[in-house]
Amino acid sequence: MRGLSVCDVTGNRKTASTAVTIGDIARVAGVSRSTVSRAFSRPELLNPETVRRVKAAADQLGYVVNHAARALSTGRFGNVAVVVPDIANPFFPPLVRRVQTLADAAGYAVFLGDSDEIADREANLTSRLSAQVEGFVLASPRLDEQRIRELDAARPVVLVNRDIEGLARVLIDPSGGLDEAVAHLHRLGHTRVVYLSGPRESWSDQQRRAALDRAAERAGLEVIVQELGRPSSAGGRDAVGGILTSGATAVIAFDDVVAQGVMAGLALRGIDVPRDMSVIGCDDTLAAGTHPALTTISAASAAAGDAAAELLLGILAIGERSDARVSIATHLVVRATTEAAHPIDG
Amino acid sequence: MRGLSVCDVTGNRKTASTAVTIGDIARVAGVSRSTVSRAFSRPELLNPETVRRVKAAADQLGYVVNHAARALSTGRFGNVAVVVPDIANPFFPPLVRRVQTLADAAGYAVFLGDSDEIADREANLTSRLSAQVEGFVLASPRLDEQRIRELDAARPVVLVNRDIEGLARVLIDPSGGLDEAVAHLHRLGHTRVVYLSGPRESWSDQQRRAALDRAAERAGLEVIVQELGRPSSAGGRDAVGGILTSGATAVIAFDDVVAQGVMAGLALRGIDVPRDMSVIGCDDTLAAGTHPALTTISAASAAAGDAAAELLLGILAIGERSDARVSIATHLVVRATTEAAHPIDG
DNA sequence: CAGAGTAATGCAACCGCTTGCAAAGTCAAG
DNA sequence: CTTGACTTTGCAAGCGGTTGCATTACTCTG
Repeated sequence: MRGLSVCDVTGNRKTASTAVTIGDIARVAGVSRSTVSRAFSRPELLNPETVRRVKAAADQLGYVVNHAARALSTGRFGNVAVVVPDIANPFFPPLVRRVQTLADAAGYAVFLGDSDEIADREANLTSRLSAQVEGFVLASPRLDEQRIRELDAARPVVLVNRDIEGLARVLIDPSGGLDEAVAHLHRLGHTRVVYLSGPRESWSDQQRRAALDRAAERAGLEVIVQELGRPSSAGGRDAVGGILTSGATAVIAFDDVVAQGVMAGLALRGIDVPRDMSVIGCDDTLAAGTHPALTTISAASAAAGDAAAELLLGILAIGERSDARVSIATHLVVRATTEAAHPIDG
Repeated sequence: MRGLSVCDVTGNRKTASTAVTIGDIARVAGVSRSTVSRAFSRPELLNPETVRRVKAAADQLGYVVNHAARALSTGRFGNVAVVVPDIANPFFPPLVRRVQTLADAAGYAVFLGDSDEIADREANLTSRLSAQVEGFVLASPRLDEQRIRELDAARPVVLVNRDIEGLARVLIDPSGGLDEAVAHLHRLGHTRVVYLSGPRESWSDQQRRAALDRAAERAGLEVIVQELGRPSSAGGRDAVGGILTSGATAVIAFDDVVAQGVMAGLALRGIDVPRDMSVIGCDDTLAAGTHPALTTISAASAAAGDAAAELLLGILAIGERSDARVSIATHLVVRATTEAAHPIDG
């Protein structure tokens, strides 16, 4: 009687000190282990009455399948992984949440990996996980293209904010929002803006830089790029010195968190936003919560999560890779941190 | 030669279309599978030279252990799970991040479960996961005590913000912060405050309510509790009507997100914060990012994550349950949403 | 009523890895 | 030389499932 620790047949308080296996169910239902297995995976092969009896025994004992064991023989793990560079960055939680919800509905459990913005940690996570998941959602991956392709060769990968030919990906296209942002600043009389960049490995950052350059050139705006590495509030705060010496009258930050840091740094120096400096963020993750309310470029991360999850689940359902390229448009959301240009030294 | 898809012995480009197994390594290294296994798990039993040869073969082939298979024979999965009611609630990401980081450092991968504030979904997640993890961190669980105890019987559980005798738990104690908040409001002349409560199943909410009642009684403040269910910005916004009819001059919200919603709702009605209404949040998750900057009660969620991870990893390392009860103190952080009382109708 | 077809179930091998036990080899002591 | 102890390695069973194939018992034809 090992393994089953149900108190008695009438009660249903199961302590499950040792997990219930199909063997236990087989014994109780008076059938073979194969039959129990089939009752769950291919019930149409069995006598309906047998299926009923097996299932009854199963939930009497409180059985729940051991996915790890199942995976060993089927290769199907019932798990997916979502890997992000920093779960504490507000862009990612809504995305992760949608992936988790949709995956759960499709019967998958989800691993979360946080690479801390470090490519090698991302590599470790993915290789460690690839033996227990059926697929990956890599959000803003920091890995180089070759390693991502290698990973995809082993398990299907869906990228978010990274554009690699042949792989499934969902891309938030910043150009719409940046065009609007540049036009907005131009209209307000700004002529020189600094762009506070994100991590070098970030596809999003490259896109934003390029889109901004194009838009700025069209509008005759001068863009000064200031490198920032890890996108954080502190990073934004520390970048303020450079911004001020640049002589720019507006700053576009890699994301809202950085923008908020910039505003904090400006406030510390007694510089008024938006009177003395206009600030625009990206991602719209802080909603109207900043002070003053941040003008920003929307980026529906929840929608990106939905798209990524659907892509991955589709691939797993069909059993073959996809090279779909889903693009999500962005827009400028004007709030209170932008105003007519007013050079500090003027 | 199935399974190994290395291009040649000199190059190291591994395509791993099928995973490399210990059998492959055994063949290459000219030893048995047992020896390969031991080279990784108990190298001290082997001739150092053999270990070297095996490891060389292993990384030539790009081997990575299959944790699922290992788990099947050892019962050790190398996975833990962290379950939260809503990863998009800013209280949780820092916590999850710390758990993930510490777990990773200890060699564990982490599953993320999001129960969407629903007890039954939490139950599904935990039972689904219990066959592939060695332990759980349940953050602000919505499950009833019995189900949590049952889960703990199967796999060690560490609770965050839930106090169950005999289980390991880390508790953020709101009383310090609330005492200070009440004293602060009292000093400012407020006599009637509404408390916007969180989910009924939330231990944190019960604690906050009780601590607030105690503090208010001592100070002679009247507290009106307004029920709110799911803690969200929208919920806070919609609660504004009730708050206004209560005649209170200050509101303490279940968390910062709710507080932000309240402020948005008040702004919509043209009610000035803090002149006409003081607002205090909880958790300090929005930092100084709100407008005006929110007076709130700190709750270091990252610290809670550290403590929870250490507790769980300790339990797994030692192999026996703990009933440690870690308490984390809170403080009031005064910013700009509280001011002297000024009744609206006065 | 023999023979074929079908439905329901069991047997046994296998997935990748671990581990108790036994075998083989080495070496020093008796 | 034996013998015993120890080191190093292999054999084979088992973890909890799945699945191809064989088996059994019916049912249906002709």
